[in-house]
Amino acid sequence: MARTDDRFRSAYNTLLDICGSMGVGEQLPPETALADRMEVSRTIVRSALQKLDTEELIKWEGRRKTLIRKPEKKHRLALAESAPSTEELEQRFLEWILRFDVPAGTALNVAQLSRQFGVPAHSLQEFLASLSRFGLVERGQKGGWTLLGFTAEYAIELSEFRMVLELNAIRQLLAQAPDHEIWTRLEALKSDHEALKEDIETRYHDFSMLDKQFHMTINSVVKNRFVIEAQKVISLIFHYHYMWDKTFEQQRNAAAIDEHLELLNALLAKDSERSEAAAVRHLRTSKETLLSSLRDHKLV
Amino acid sequence: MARTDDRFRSAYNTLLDICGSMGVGEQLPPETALADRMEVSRTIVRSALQKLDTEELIKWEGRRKTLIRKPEKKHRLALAESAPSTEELEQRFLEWILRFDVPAGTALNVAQLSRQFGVPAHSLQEFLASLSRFGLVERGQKGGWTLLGFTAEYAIELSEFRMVLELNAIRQLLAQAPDHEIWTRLEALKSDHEALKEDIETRYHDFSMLDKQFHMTINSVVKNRFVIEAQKVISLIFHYHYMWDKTFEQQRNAAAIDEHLELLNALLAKDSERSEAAAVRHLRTSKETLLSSLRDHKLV
DNA sequence: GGTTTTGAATAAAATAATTAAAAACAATAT
DNA sequence: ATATTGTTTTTAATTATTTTATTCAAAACC
Repeated sequence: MARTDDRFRSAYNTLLDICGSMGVGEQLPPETALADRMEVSRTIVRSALQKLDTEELIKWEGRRKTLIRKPEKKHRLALAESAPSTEELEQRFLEWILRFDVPAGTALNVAQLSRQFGVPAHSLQEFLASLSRFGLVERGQKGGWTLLGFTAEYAIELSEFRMVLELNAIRQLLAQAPDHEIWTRLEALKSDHEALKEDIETRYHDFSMLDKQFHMTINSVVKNRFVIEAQKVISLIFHYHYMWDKTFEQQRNAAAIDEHLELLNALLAKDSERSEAAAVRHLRTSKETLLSSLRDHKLV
Repeated sequence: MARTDDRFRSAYNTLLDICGSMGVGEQLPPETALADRMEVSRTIVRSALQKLDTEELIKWEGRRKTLIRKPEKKHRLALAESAPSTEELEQRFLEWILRFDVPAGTALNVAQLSRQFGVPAHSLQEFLASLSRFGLVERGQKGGWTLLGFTAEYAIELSEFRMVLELNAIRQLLAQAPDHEIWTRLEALKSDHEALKEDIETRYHDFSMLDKQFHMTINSVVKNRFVIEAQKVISLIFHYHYMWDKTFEQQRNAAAIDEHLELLNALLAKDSERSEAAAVRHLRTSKETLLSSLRDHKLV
């Protein structure tokens, strides 16, 4: 067999639904209409009609497609569950690298990984190709793929890149008009932080989510596809590290909240110098946390 | 047939060379040594030896591989010319988009493009996947690929991204020690610019190369894989536009040289404010040039 | 006669199958 | 005991095959 007929199967099922909503003896719409409605090509419509004909649910003669009897549950075709999306794959892949501390230089086995992640080898290949743009993997000379990161150097460079992008975001943010929605969002973030600070001893786990939201909000003012794409990976990696680095989590998060609040206050006061200083301070802490979590993990 | 035996063929030819440098009756080195020397696996060495044996160039019994007679020209295997590298493919692809002004939203046909560029469909697929990270192409819902850029919006965002990265580079550059090699390189660039300015009326075509060198030098102080990767695409796109936008080329280049010199002088004077201002001015001009060339081209 | 619909042929994309190459392992000769 | 070879297993690149999409001409309907 070559490609799957998932598309045909799901189309056939929706065609059964269409038949079900019609009366016996009625005519089915033309092929083109069905194709448009079901968002598939006419080829699929035709093969589905053929099957309906052989199942004796319709009588198909030329352009006359008459419903003979209503379809029942048994007529439906079973669907294979769809493979994870690219984003899911990305998450799973990065989680695998970070969680199992896969060392730099590891040869990646497309066949095995595709089984592991439950995606066609094809998709994984494409995914690795796209990751190669972030310097996380590389094509080997003798074929195959090699994992380059995740090293301390990678983390440093990622942090620096993050700093460049985020300082730019802050400069752009401060240039927004006073009636821009960003200001109300920052106010909301501020109260969220203050609330969490109150209950830090019990709810310190919630910080991870808040941190992600915080950085996303700040970066949301930058409407640039390159920056957005880069931020996606940055956030993913930093986020995952937060997830499983549990050393001094409470103190670390308490300190981070203060740093966030400092930046939020500076931003709301529209004090650009203080904002930049606060951002630099926080991003440096973040980088150190990332690095130390890497070191700790390497010792395990 | 499955994969090509190019690897075998070229290995066989180098093995012929090795035999040619030996005397008749001598023993060939062990398989592992040959494999190391030729940078292929032992499997290939063994199949090459097998062929040498059947061609009666060597006598192969156990670990005794005796050269019977010297190989001649007729024994060499013809090599298929190798497919273009990823970088070449990237260049050709971008050139194709920019040169033929392929509109945004065009469905890309992998089969046809792979023929056009003389690469396996497979490689093209991978290449498109990697380009998707730069938002230039996208996977279609019904399969296949769609070209998203190259629109004016894309150009604007690319220019802005470039501005962010290049201003960062300038800040880093100014922080370098006085004995860093960058300063002598800047001095050299300055005289190159002055020389070209003298002969601008005859040599204005040479500016394109000098521009590329100029931006590469400035960015070379940033040792960050993400920045480097991004710069590669940026430089490629800007460079190609320079290549075929011939309107007012001479005046434009003359003006750009002055902007470059202004920045170079500010940098060499280690005047950060003047440097940033000069950089912003030049990058804005660059952006306008890119945009106007896009507009002009659209009218053709 | 013109429009809509269908039939059939062609092209392309996704996946399986196939083959080349690499690596791992076991056996043998030095 | 070590170096080298023979054999087997795995992996990756490419072709082949099947499903799906598209195109174009013929036929049916108004």
